[in-house]
Amino acid sequence: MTPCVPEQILDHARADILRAAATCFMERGYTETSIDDVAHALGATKGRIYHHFRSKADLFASVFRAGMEMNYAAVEPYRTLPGPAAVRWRRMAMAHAMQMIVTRPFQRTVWMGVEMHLRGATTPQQREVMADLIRLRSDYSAIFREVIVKAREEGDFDFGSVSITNQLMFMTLNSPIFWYAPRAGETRADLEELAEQVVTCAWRGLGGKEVRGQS
Amino acid sequence: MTPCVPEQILDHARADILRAAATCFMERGYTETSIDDVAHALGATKGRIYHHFRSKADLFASVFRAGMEMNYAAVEPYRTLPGPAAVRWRRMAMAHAMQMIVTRPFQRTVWMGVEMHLRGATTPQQREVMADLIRLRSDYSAIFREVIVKAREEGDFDFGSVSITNQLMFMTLNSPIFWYAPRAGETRADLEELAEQVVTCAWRGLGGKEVRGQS
DNA sequence: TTGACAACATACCCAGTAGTATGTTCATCA
DNA sequence: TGATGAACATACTACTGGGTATGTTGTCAA
Repeated sequence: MTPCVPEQILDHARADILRAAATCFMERGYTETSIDDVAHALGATKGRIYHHFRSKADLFASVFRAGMEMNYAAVEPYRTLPGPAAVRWRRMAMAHAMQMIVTRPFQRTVWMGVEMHLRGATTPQQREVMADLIRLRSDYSAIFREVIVKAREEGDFDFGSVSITNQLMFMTLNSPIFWYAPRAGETRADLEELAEQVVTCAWRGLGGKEVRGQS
Repeated sequence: MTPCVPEQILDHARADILRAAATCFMERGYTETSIDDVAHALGATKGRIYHHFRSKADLFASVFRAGMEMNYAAVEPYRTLPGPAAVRWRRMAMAHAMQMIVTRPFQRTVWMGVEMHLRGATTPQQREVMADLIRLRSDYSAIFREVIVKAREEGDFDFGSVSITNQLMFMTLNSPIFWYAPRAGETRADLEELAEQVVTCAWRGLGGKEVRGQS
């Protein structure tokens, strides 16, 4: 029998590191973040991190993946909602925008990952891993793309190029990762109001009809 | 008499370096770009760069400043246009969006600079210089802010929070610096059509009325 | 109680890079 | 024509940071 493998504990140990790493990556960027920085944020040393992750690139990729998986999980409940695609889109967009605010360190890391991949700033074997992650993100993007196309067919949206529109839409929905700053004593409702503004702006960009007070 | 100072030539030498640096910064990011990289892109060595710029940070700041000055110059002709603010906004937004496409390396460097400043990833004395550049950008942002507020007063725009809306608007207008990729045989008209789509999306986000075929 | 192994900490190596100190070349001017 | 300085190139230093090799400690199973 293998000597007791407390999977929960191990996952917990990894999750702690991931959170610290995500924060460091957000605050300092990838290259500017040293493994020692992440370790320091944990009150630990390099050894702890290299025990759970093979390299800095691996750590980064794990943060990326975790961020994307959280997005999938947040949107999943609304994907199969019956009714107009435009309404479905609004729920999904709202969930997405909230994700950008609540899990900001992870989402900024995802963003950095995309930028780095576009720049090809990785070694060949890392590019394979990254390509996988980028696919994960593309698939996620495709989910929204399908919905806005459907909504256009149903006459609720009105826009030109699908690919450009999808880019612009995500740009708006993702934007909180850049300008949102947590305030003391902020409630969930405050955040939802913020997200609401963002979603409304994106909705308009898609050529959605003006409506008031829809959640 | 000072020994012949051919200002044109010197500016030209600096401009060459700035262009190369902007491209390198865009393709690899700030930290990933070594001075040797920039030199190599010029078919030269470090000496050439350190002769014209005191440090890597100084080079970066110069690229940033050049980018912002180009933006000011592009928008300037439309700032004092008579007539509705909404129309004025459209011209300015169009000029801005075109700038994002045409001077992309510089604009991405500007973006990186803002991110770095928000992260505080600079030394104290560099922060002073950077603070100046950030001010330059804030002032530029304020120009647009005034126009959209005016247009709202005139009843042509309709939006909630000014600061958030301005953020979202710039997010959309700036977005080509992330996803635009030059194509072979692309004409000026092609680029303007791209910019047009971006501006229209931003226009809608601002609550502008639907109109067809305005330049 | 003892081996074995997970989960770290410590100490060290080495590649890459910002910055500098020192040539070298060539045009200009007294 | 020689001196001077701009405009670079070359050679070198010092330091940062990723990665590794090795030590240490506590825990669990036999």
